[in-house]
Amino acid sequence: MLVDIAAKAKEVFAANIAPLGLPVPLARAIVMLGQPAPMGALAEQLDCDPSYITGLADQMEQRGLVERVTGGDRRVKLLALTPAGQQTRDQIATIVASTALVQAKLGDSERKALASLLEKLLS
Amino acid sequence: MLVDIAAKAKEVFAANIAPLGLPVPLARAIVMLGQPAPMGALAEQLDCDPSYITGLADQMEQRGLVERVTGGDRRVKLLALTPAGQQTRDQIATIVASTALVQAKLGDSERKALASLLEKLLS
DNA sequence: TATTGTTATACTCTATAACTATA
DNA sequence: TATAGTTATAGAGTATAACAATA
Repeated sequence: MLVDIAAKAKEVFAANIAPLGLPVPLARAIVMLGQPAPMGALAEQLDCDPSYITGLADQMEQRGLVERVTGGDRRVKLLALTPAGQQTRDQIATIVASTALVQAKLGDSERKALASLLEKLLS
Repeated sequence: MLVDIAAKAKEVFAANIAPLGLPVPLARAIVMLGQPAPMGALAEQLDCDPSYITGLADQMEQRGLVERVTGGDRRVKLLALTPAGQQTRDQIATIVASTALVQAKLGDSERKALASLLEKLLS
């Protein structure tokens, strides 16, 4: 059931952000980039290989949503949202808040109960 | 969180059935085949395209786990577990019962609460 | 003509290994 | 020598479109 629901949640998410013309993995990355972050850190957050981030970053950059900025350690590249990227991130947040499966099907107290169960599962 | 957990659950599942040498999609299909079922019905249960079932069925057949049997309507092919397939299905059930993430992390009443919330999400 | 399954093909997501630049 | 990111490539999982056999 968990797997089914996650698949459905993903599907709902994909359908709702479709108007933005953004593949799901890119949207997930953008959501993570509330603050500029090294590519390696993003790989950890998304639990994927660093090499995969390179591709995501390329696509986001092409779309003008992020920039690679170099800081003190010149090996490290921070991914920072551009204004367009920020705007996209806000749009995603708005869409999710209003259409997510969990919001649609569950009441407030149920959501809290679910959240605490899920936290326990992740611990 | 739901997506993260489903990913982790899948990972745990894959790791635990690894000794059977069975790819996850095949294991999922076998679990569904408690009773012989038309390929189209299986596609619906797994929420995937019928053409994909052909491939799964081929692999399961090669491994000697299912047979394609023809019934009244000769367009329809039922997938039926062989004795080896039945045995594999039992093994999967045993493994899941003893090692699944949900079993490991949650108590009995918590599982029930989670189940009812998930059902609501699927409705 | 509509339905079931098959074939051939292609796409998305993601990892592995070898590499470059910097530390 | 170790670390951050990149490149090229490969693999799993899955869909689409055109097709054959049967109804």
